[in-house]
Amino acid sequence: MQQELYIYNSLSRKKEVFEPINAPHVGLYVCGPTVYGDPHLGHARPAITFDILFRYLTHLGYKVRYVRNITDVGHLENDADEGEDKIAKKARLDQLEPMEVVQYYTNRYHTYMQGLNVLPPSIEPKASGHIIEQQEMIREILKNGYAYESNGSIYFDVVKYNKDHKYGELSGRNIEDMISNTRTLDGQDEKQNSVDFALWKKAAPEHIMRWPSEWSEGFPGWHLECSVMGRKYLGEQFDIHGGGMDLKFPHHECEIAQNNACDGDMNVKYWMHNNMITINGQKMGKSLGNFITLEQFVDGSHELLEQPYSPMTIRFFILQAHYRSTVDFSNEALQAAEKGMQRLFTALNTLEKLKASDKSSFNLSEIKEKCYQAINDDLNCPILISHLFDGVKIINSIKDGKATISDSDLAEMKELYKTFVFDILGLVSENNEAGASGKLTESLIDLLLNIRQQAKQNKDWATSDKVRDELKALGVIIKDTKDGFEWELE
RNA sequence: GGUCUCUUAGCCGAGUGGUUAGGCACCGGUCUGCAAAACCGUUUACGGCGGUUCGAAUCCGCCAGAGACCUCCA
Repeated sequence: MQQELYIYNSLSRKKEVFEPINAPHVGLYVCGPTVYGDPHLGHARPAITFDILFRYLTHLGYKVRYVRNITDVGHLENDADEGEDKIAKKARLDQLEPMEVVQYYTNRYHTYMQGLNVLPPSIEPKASGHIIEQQEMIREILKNGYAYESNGSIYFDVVKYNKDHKYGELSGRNIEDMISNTRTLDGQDEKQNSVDFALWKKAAPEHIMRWPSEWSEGFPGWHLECSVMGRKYLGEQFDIHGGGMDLKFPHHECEIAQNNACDGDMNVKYWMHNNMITINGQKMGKSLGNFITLEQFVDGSHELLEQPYSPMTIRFFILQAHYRSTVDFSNEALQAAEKGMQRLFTALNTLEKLKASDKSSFNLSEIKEKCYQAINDDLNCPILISHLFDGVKIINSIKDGKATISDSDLAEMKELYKTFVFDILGLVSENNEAGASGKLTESLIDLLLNIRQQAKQNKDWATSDKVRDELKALGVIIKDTKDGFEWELE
């Protein structure tokens, strides 16, 4: 099926038809985590958003090279008294090697992304592994006259750049406003203009992470790594660059400027930005006390959480909001998502057991068409999910004998749900994992429930209720049905 | 202060110039020895005030409120 995918391009502020530069190949770059802290809820949003994009493009038959970087150097910390590399600062506090910190949190990130069923990217480059390339790009920018040296550091000359190119196009800013509005920050006196930003920063004596260069012992500036790694792995022109909305300015704006200031013709065709998450209507922030790590979410240990929430609940919940809207986390909303997802999975089990009739009493191709329309409309997963729920209603009606499905439609419907629920939305049923506690356990539970069934037939309610209550206490949920029982583990 | 976005029923969250989003909760029902689960049905909307229009929750203006970025952050 030929699909026309529309995506919202932050650059044009419009939905545009997605047309790859070199079909069937698609280059996708997404800003990954800074690995100086435990993965939190905020990391889940972009990871899941672009996971959907990656999965859908792959489903459409594109050969996608998905690059998602690991930022392990180069992010200056300006709220502190001195401009110190974040990683280095944390390392000193913990008395660890910087690379030890980086490795630890990278591993943690991977673990939790796997839990969320986020596919690994094709390439996951690290900033620290591309110092040479970053220095090379600085030389190019210097050679082209868009940067200057000051006290061993190299700054990007935004004012000069703005005369030849437009600076601020992505984030809708103009340079005059910015010059009059910028506050006094660290290193300002080294800069010619307040809007200039660092390409290379000379390391202070206490700064542990440092690399030699012809300018000074130091480290690369904030924005350089993405310019460099995007170019290295996806070429001078590539299709999609994604990231959180908070990165639009200055990070992505600076990235564009760096790219344009280089030799060659650098260009990203589509810029995509996911919106942020809030918790009980508030921005998530360390200072606000509502900063929830993924570990806390899964074990329910944060004081704002009434219960643990499984990674799939988080994923499903995030997918029930459109990626360009903010999404608000609250216990009530999460519990609603948890139940809704359960209903979807129950229906998928039902679908597997349905019996076909001569013909269908509903139009399957219409549902299929609607599902594709939804995902094609800038990855509108909430609408997609609503159509899947419409199908749930039909599946249940068929089970109840109030609707019918033909043999071929049944096969197609199974395929449709497999494609959308598992392949594209990337949801996985968690009950199957729980049920994998062993064949023996399964047999034993079945045995007990068969005994209960007999007790019920003998109207021995005392025995049947005892079995039910005690199994329930052990975490086995019993569902009595018309012709017997079903059960699942909590 | 600057730039921008948002405001939808009890909660979350889509969308559209005139026709049911969806999920959860509530309520009613089916099923059941009772219950749970499951399923079916159903109620409550579009921040306020103006304007454009045959018609606006959807377009425009003003007001109020919330948020984002401008400063490390996804």
